[in-house]
Amino acid sequence: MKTRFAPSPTGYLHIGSVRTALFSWLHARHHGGQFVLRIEDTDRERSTQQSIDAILEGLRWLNIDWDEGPYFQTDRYARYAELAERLIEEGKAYRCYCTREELEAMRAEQTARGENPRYNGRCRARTEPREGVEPVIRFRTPAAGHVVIEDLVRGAVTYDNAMLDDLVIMRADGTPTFHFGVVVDDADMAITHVIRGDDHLNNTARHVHMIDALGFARPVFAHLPMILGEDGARLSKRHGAVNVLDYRDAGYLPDAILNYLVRLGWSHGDQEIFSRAEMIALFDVSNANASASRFNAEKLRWLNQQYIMATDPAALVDDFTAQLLRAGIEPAAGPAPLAVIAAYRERAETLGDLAATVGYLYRDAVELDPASARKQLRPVMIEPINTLRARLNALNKWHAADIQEALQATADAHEMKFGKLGQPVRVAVTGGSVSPPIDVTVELVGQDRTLARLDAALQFMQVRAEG
RNA sequence: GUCCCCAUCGUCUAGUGGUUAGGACACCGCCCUUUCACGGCGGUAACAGGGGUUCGAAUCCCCUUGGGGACGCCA
Repeated sequence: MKTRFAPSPTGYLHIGSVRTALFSWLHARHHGGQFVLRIEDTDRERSTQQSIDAILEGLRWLNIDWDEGPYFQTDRYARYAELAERLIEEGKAYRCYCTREELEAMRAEQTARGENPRYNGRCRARTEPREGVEPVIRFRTPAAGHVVIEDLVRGAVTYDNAMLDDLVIMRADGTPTFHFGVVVDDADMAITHVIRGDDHLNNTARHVHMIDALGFARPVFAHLPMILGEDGARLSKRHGAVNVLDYRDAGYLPDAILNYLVRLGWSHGDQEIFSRAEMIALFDVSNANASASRFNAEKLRWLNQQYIMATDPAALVDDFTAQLLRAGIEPAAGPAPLAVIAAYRERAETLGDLAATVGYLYRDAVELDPASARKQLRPVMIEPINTLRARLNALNKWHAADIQEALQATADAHEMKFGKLGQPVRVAVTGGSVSPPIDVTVELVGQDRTLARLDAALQFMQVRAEG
């Protein structure tokens, strides 16, 4: 048992590709097989080192590990050329001297006549080279009959050979096309299960013919449905982030991403949360759904929150600290990130969101939300806040329990309900009306800043009282 | 256009001939509560349409419709 992930390095690592990689990887891991990473870089125009790096970085971040590779198709040109020559010798392939312009004109005419655009086989019987044209090599597809693909997800899919034309397997510059590279590599690398997106389902008919012609064993195929955007169109940039590293940068956890993706086209009863070990234990690609699913960012965010809550805060410190830095916050200028995570984790969907909301813990200045300030910082609070300020100022230990005591004593002294005091204090020290329990919040803000902010609030109320 | 694939709440899905069609996200209500969240309880919400097969169809078959994919010297 051996599966593979074979991305072409022509951009970032797409979230949809990650789902394909995940299913392929899980299938191998579940069956105790091998997982191969192969970079399909035969398109020299579009392949970039930067993209290769992004793919490796993404897979490593997600902890999707491979047993072999990465292999590069550009390292294997000699092998493709050798097999292409063999096919020519056996009459299973031929050199085609049609120019790009001619092919373009041919397709235009076919389309104009209402026919399907397809290669017309003009060079099939050609024996002589053509002056000034570097030939490509085309595979001679059987003209009659049909081919049946046994797919683990789709079942048996039948294609009429007459619908297939002779595809190019080697370009004029001697490099292989994708179709030939995949077939040769999957065979040479002993891939037993080809798990890929169903945009390749149609191609598989031609691949199977080549596999047969080369005398290779057919692998088991499993074509996975596409992931669509929220509007049902193919998932792309306009639907939001599709680069998996963008999710890392936004503060998503890799296991949450994997958990979300595994549930797109696969399920195990009513279970929503799957650890890696559970995924591996339960996953089999033959249980994958055949229908496409839409990417729902809301549910991903919910899952990510579940993971943040379930993860030991200590394990999130590094990532969260990086998020603080990214948000322009100096981690040393406030409470320990560990304490912040512990206090805020059940109210953060991503670590990025969390970092963006805790600026008041790390900066001296706090910006009062006008609506909250208008509602909570009214002149009647001047006396209670004054009392509280004095009590907090007197504390020589700065722990939530002591702060709580000071708050309660203040509320009692002014015969107020606790909440009537807590909310104005929250606005004074955070600037807004939302935060963890007030005693914890005040502890995290720190004594100096709390006192300064209470002073600022007092001044704010004083001005209101006078004006 | 041709070929291929797909079709259960808005979304992800369970369901494989007999269920009050279940769960999750989102949404609404209530509870918990020092705010927000978390959590708990409850609610709205689906078998695309039409024909068959069958005692009985979400489940099997056909057609229609809708969606997606492929039709390159891209992958």
